[in-house]
Amino acid sequence: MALNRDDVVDAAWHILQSYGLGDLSMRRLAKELGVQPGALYWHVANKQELLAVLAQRMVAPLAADRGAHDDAALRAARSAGHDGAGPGHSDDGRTEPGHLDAARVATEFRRLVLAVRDGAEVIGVAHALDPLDLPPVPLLVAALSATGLTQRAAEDTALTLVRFTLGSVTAQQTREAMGLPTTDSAPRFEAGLALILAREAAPHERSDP
Amino acid sequence: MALNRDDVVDAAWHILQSYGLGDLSMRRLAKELGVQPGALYWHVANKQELLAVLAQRMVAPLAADRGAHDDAALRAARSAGHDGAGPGHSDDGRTEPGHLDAARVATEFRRLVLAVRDGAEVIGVAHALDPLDLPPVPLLVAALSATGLTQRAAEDTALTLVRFTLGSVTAQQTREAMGLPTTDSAPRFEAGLALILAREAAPHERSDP
DNA sequence: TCAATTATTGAACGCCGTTCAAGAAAGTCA
DNA sequence: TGACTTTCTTGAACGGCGTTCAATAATTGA
Repeated sequence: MALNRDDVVDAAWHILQSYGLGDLSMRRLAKELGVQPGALYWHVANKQELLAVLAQRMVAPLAADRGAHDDAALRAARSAGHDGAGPGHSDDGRTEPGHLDAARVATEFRRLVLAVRDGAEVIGVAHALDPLDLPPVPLLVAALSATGLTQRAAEDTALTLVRFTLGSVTAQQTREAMGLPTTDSAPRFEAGLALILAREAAPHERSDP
Repeated sequence: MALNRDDVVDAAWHILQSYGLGDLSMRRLAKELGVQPGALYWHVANKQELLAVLAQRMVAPLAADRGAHDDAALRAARSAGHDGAGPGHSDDGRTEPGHLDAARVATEFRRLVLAVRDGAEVIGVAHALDPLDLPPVPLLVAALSATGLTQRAAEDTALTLVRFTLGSVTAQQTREAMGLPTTDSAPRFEAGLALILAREAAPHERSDP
């Protein structure tokens, strides 16, 4: 009943999630769909384009979308109850409800990328192509600008956050791909966040290492 | 006259430098050496090991080596005259001669990785395998400890620096590999450095042992 | 000189992304 | 219904890849 571009992307997404980038080959994807490899090229220009679509899908929950669906990940990034041990961003009254907190956005970004095998590698390419437009950068810039930073400073901080996060997740996923144990990753990530966002944090010094 | 492990590594290094990771295949390497592909496996266990050696070679100038050769890159990382517009680390008298400045080490690290095509990708794997021991981490930890940070805080800061740097260089080299122009990369890197090292620059905020 | 060690070959295995002529299905309109 | 067009799929090939391994060559040491 005729393959569809979405079928291809969905199957690719499934392979990526379940088996990682190493197993996501056009041939394997074709097999999964019960089709010859060549058929895929009717729906998708090449593998790179396919990966770009997957990257988008991965961070879609953090897109600063004009159409306001109220999806779970964005909600998690907003200033509702903060369940995880946050990087020094306890509610001190300065954060109004609905406000997007940079630390929370970065944490949510990390969570999304970490949830997909080799996610950092996939996102990395997309980020390189368009550093300032790929989610979560616009969201971060907005959040940081709202704290009084200039546009340039907000961009610098947002890019620093994203690149640090990608660097961290890449390291962790590389280890995971080799079957090595992961130690300490969340606290080290939060420590990095705290360093980068020290300026945004409350003037009274927080209680971190 | 019988190939040698160093010949293999040298040739691989040359291909990496000149043509990038995409062109560094065992077959191509064999051709360069006038030998059949299988021959390489006498000198090197597999491609991964070869890349690990290349990674080491890349950052060797920043190894915190016991044997004190006085190589150029390490000298550049020491507190001699600072030609580039440094990220908020002007000499304020607090840095004694011979002292290793974290910002300078990070800048030198970036320079070394950036100088090799796809260097970030190669180093990334090595860093993932052994986050705290790969140069320049020990050097950074030493430099940061010397400013009064606890071991843990020094490690956190060093890892943040390294991961941010790898994230930045990865983004830039990914663009370069696609033939896209690179804009702004040095200033954005220095801005990130400044954010991460803000604490070192402002000693009054430092309240730990 | 002859055996042991060291190094290389040649061929194969099973993958990979991508292209393209030829053909099959599905849709359109008379 | 049939004819015609557009949409999609096949099958086969091209040129690559990392890696293995028996057989063989070159070198070394006694």
